[in-house]
Amino acid sequence: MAQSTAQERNLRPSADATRERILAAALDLFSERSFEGATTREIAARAGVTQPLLNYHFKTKDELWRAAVDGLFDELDAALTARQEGLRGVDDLTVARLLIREFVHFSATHPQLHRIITQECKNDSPRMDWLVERHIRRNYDAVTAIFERLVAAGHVPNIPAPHLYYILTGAGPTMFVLAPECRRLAGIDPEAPEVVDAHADAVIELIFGHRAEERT
Amino acid sequence: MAQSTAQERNLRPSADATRERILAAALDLFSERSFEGATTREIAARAGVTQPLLNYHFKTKDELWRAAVDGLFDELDAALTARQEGLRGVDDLTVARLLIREFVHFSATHPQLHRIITQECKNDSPRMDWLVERHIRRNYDAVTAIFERLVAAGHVPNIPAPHLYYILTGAGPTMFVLAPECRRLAGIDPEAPEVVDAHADAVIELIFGHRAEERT
DNA sequence: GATGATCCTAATCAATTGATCAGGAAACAG
DNA sequence: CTGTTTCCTGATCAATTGATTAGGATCATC
Repeated sequence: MAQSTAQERNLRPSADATRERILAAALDLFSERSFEGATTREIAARAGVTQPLLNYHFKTKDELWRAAVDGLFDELDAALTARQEGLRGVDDLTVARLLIREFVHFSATHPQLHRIITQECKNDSPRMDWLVERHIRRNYDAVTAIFERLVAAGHVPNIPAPHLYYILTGAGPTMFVLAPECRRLAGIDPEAPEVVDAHADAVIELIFGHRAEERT
Repeated sequence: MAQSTAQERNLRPSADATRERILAAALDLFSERSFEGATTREIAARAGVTQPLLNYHFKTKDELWRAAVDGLFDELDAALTARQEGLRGVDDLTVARLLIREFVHFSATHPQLHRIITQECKNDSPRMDWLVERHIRRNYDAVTAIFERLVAAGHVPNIPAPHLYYILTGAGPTMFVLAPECRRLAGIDPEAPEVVDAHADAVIELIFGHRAEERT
């Protein structure tokens, strides 16, 4: 006979659902307020639970931070991997343009990603060590390898890959990371799909220029 | 008869010298650790004084933050104003290239600037309100006006000025803001003058491309 | 010489923080 | 029906934080 889960039967609250609500609240507050600026009381309130429950699900505040960041990078990896898989057989230049578009879109829908990165990687600390070795290095290696091939093929100006990496890492996400400032200064909503598309267009235009179009 | 100051006569410590040491320590720690992450005890220790002295010179932690940030923007304004004054009569394109170079260099020698901006402008708060209205808006207006003229003259691709502003604000400083990460990932020192020059070259190359050179 | 001002530290405080503990409610297993 | 497990909250704790207070040392002024 088919058996439904406790959650499906609308019985005792599922730990999984509560954990996910806590992780989502944690990610938002850690990225907006910093690790120290986000208190466990505020995270609990945002998740709709009491403060000691955080310690029930995650041993320490630091462990909660790591779990929240793991989930975020898992999502990024899944998005880029899926995109890249779907582009097998496509030429390097087109792939790169589309991956950058995907990256800008992911940055727009997940501004927490670069908020966390810029927050944790500005000074040496255990959290930066963990973040770089567990998540960032893999992306850095992949992105610089792609840029090296593009430079060699003449698709991108002769700029060292590390510089291209940091130019992209800055140019792509900053408008979305600073969305509150952008709304206030420019009076535009960085979350609007047409704004995100325009930004992806602009970043791609500046990195690749009209080179592919010149070839046509 | 010429009278020397107490400080010149090496007598009682000058309040000004102590204030400057406190401001420098505050700027470094606020930008590296966030407002909440930087404790008044750590700032005092870095400045070589005791914690209550911060309250003697600055009424509150928030007032100390504002004074530290004021000093930083004063320095930026002075640098850009002096540079711009020296370029009167030079054509728009050359001025823009040189101002961007100056901006990248300032970002390299003052990574605190964009650490503070990215930290405070990711969510609405009184500190962001103050920062935007007192300092950032003036720069935003000036930079977007320059970009609008450059686009109209065909020197820069037809990209809306707000997008160009955030692309520049991201591409220029990020390598220096994330200097500890960059050392660890890329094995290069973002503070090295040749690295700073290469980065300025790269940013200028991507924004302006070979357009000016094509005209020659 | 007395008094006031300046620059500073040690001690202290109230409030807040992250974590722990006791225990309740409800579902599950036998 | 009883005991166990799970998920959770209220109360509490030690440590930390930003700010306040008392007072010392030294210089300036009268």
